[in-house]
Amino acid sequence: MPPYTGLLEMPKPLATAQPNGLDFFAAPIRAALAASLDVDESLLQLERPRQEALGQFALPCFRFAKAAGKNPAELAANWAEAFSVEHITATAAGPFLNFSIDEDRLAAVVLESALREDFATGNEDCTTVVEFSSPNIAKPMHVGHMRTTVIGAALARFYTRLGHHVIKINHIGDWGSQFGKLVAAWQRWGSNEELEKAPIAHLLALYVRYHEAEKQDESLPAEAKKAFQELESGDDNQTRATWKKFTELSLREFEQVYARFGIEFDFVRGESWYEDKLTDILTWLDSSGVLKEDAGAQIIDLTAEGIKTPCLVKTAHGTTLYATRDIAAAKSRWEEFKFDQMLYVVGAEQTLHFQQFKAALKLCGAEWQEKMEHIPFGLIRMAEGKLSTRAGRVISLSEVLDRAVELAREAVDKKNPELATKAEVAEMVGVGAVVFHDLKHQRQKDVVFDWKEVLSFEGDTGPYLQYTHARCCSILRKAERSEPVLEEIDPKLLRGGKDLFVAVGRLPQALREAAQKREPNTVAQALLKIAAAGNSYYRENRVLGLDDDALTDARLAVIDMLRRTMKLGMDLLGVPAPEEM
RNA sequence: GCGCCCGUAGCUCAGCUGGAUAGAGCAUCGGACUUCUAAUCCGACGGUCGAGGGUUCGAAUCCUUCCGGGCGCGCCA
Repeated sequence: MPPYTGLLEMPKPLATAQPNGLDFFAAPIRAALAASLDVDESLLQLERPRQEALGQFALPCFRFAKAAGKNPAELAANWAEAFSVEHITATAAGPFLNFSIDEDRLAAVVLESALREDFATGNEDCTTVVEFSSPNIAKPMHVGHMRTTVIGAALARFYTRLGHHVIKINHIGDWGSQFGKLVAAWQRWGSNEELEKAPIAHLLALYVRYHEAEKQDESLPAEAKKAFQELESGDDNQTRATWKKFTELSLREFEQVYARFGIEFDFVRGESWYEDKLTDILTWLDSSGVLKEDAGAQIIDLTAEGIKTPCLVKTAHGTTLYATRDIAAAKSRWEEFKFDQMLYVVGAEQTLHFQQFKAALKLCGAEWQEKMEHIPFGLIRMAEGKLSTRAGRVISLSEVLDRAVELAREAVDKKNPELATKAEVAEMVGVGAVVFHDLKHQRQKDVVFDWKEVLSFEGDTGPYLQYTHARCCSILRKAERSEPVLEEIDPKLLRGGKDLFVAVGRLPQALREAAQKREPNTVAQALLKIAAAGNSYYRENRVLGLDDDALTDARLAVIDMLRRTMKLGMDLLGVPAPEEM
């Protein structure tokens, strides 16, 4: 495993985060406008101009013009005339009022704030529970699990950075009638030897075999049902011991994947963890008067909440269901953590399920259900159709990572044959490519899994970000100069980097937006812009080998800012940041 | 049938709590390595934002209908 410790090094937010980056300028602009125009500051939503050349902030004047019965262009012109804030120029462009920050001032402020520990932090003091990843035991994690894992982990880091107390929960699928099937299959065809060798592969084979045999052999479903009932009985029987062994072996395999992603959970709790709470939950539901019997099963009617499909909490043969366990888990977590929000990073195909069990909780008078939010994401599909474990149409997650690392290794061999740490770097580049590919898209959209796309290392990709970071590290390594004193840098020497300063300066805003929308791609896109501006910058502005020490120091500071910002952004996303590649 | 999501350049996608000539990457074509990593940079080509209607000073963005694709709809999870 590579020495990937980036996430652990991430600076903790300070208690009093100050506005930094471009936020530093937004407040005075709004204050000045509000004061001179006598309008409420909340009405002054500063936008981003169409083109960067127009300025860093924009205010469309239409609605003010309408309210005042004036021509918007005239209004903008008047306001531009009256606007006076040091270092900021207001220009009317038709009906728009654009604000441009003096290049030197912008550079100095962004440089200073991006080098501070509290850059892009927050002090939102609240408790956020994030449930994500949640694979099923006895099945390999496939590319479908990648999205919940990678998106959930990124969101958790965002909230941590913004000051939340974050609780990461891996809700392992280790309970349900499917394990009755698995145990039944194990009793018939299981091999201890195979299990030791490759636990999940063997269990998967048993599962697939079960589903094939089930078509011919009618006694099989009964065996499976009996096995699950034995599991739920709570007795320490052979079935339970078998199931426990499956769980442990599976978790051990999952841990390897999480280690590669650099992910740790606060709680790895299977559905079975809530098992002893299920009886109480059913009693609670019953006492709330929401339970109804229907064809032998216990259901909660949700038509009052506008949901036609009822929520099933107990089957006709007495076993609990997914919804029962999710209700139990939610209630248990509420009592344990008193969260301000609980996010479920689960595929969009389960939208109805979440609506159902939230509605069920609401009917029971559990007000706190409003704090629960399903964060859906689009499906990953193969060109041939939906991924299916049963049909064998899956690509395991480790296979994807291995393939990516293999290709990364070829690239490293070719591009940097002298590198001493090729294997480690290849691991980071491969994993980074896969992770970033997932995070750069809007999470709601379905994605068709395309090897060529995922394994691309050029253009808007993870390795592009990594390359930018590595280049900075390389320049700083070769500089052989003591760290410049920030206060001594003449802002004039920072000229030529405005695009970069603007891009970096927008990161705090991007992080806040990403957290609010629960959308990692906002940070991913912002980081791509920073990398692009950075690559142009050091292409145009040579740092080393200059005659001018002051200029070298100034540019070194810029490179250091770029390096740190890239590292911060990549840490937030979970993209490893090698120092050489 | 009902419900949810998606439809932007040849391909993959940004942009979506309405705002100014719709942006990237890939692919194609052209240019840049005697100097800090060419996994890069600079440029060209490329779009009736699925279609119609509506709201609005202004719509890729909001509403609505239709078309196309995906997902879901009680004893699986």
